[in-house]
Amino acid sequence: MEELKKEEEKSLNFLEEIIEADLNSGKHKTILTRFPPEPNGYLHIGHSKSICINFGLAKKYGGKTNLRFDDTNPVTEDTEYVESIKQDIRWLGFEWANEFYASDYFPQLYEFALKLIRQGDAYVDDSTSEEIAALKGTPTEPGKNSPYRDRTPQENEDLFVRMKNGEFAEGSRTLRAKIDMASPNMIMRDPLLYRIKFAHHHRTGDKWCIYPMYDFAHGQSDSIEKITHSICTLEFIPHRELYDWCIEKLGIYPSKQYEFARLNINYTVMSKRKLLQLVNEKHVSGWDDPRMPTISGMRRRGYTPKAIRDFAERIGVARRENLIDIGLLEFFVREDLNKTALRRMVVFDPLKIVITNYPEGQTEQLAGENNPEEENSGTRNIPFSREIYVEREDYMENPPKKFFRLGIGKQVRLKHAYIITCNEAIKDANGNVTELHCTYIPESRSGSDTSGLKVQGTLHWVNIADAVPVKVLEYDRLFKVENPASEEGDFKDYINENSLHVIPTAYAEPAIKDAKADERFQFLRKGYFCLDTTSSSEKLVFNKTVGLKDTWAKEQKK
RNA sequence: UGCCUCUUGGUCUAAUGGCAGGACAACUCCCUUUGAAGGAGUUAGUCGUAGUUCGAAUCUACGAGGGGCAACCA
Repeated sequence: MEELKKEEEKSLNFLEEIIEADLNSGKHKTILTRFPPEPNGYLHIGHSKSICINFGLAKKYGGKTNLRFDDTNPVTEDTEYVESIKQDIRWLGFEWANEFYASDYFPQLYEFALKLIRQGDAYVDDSTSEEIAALKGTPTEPGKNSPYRDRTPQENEDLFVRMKNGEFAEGSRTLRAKIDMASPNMIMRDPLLYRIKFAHHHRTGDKWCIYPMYDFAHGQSDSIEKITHSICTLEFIPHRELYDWCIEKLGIYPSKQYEFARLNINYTVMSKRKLLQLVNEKHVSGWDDPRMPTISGMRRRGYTPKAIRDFAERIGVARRENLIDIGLLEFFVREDLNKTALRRMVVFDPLKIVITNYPEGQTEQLAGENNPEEENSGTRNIPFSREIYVEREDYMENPPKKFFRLGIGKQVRLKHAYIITCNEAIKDANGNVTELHCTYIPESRSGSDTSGLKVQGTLHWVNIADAVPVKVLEYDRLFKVENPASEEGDFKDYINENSLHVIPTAYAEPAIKDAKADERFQFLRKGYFCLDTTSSSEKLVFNKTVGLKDTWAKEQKK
């Protein structure tokens, strides 16, 4: 046992191995990571993997993590996104050491550019974007030098200063690194460092009309902050050569970049561009639509930070492409909610039961535990009387063998109440069952059952007289295929148009009236629910977070 | 017909030249006043070929397959 535990502790992911090696060799005394979102959209579950890795690693090894907004493209970025990103990170349970912005470094980055120019490592190119693309070559053919490549450092500096001063039109000139147009790595074929944009920046306003590209901002920002381990996703592997090139030419602190495989989850999409499309084209109600894989969407739906953190921990960190089953995330949501959610009974599709031997006009208060998993969670009162609702699907006229619910002559327990016997089904002119007549066993009351009866089924129910009508929103996967991004054609062709199911009126036990926005509920035999942001005291609205595991539904499919 | 990168049960992920293990899923059984939760168990894997080695998931070579790279995006 002891050995087994040791064995588990020894198992490190590749980033932990690198960090432990760096710490053991004395390369670093402590580590500093960073989470570098671009404020051009809301964070999604993929980002939460990155957040858990960056903050988690720092926490594990006694280091720190900076939050740095990668705000080098004023056209797409906005302060609204900055605020949502900060809220989401805190909600996940992490706190950053410093809040920085790449735009804080614009003056320094500008000096870095001048240094490269003076060293002969960068030049101003007057080519149009089409001309640059044409000379770039292809993955299998080398590119060709730009006709402006051999300008003198003096000429380049003069031109670059004038670019900064706004003397040239947007798009008319760029600053490029002078590396190698024949490099097998396309990124190294004289990459663009700066472009002219007369756009308003969310922080620097109109101060700058040149903006650094990602490759000339990110690594240097890491270096300025003395980030020890700069962790990013696989698509930046080819950029690492340029990352190192810039640091070397500039002679600045050598931050190191390491790459891991981004998170993919089936039946959804995981790119801000695609999520933005879903929002803009009204396929969803917004970034925080409960069907969205955004952190704000999952929060609204009722997912918990712990569930997401446990999920991130369990999926691990590696360099293999992956497509994780959404069921795994749901497992962690259930696991957390099972321990914390308050139990309530709610009937979605009511069928009236008259308990014919229960005195008319009598009501008794039964006690129901708030959470059987939590000793000190207390109880709530549940009224019981002659007329109640049960779930329509819990009655069958011709039940199959293993149907442990209601049918003529069958007995079931009403949760927290009595065992009843179903005697008669009342039908309307069309043959639809309108109500059931049952009798109860007085000595079978929950907690003081002396009937000696054993029943196989237990049903949830509500007392009709004080049932509270509530609205319930149920969600299904947003897409009909496992990996919409990899399908032929537009990913939007695969949207599941039945992903939202509205139950305008469900009937809840009276205790539901005390529901608070931050509380999580388990509606017995239904699933986990929480109040939606659109809920009001006049009309309670619940989101279904995730259903309970349903062995019966599985049995029926066979 | 370039360069980079990856390949372990259905899905993720361990193994660091020495017994292929865990989680989810699936299945069976037990338990049950939630067909939930819980408990016990079962099924199932190293992309291929050759080599190195006493011994290869791990090292080497070749091959196959997946992903990425030609935005004044990050």
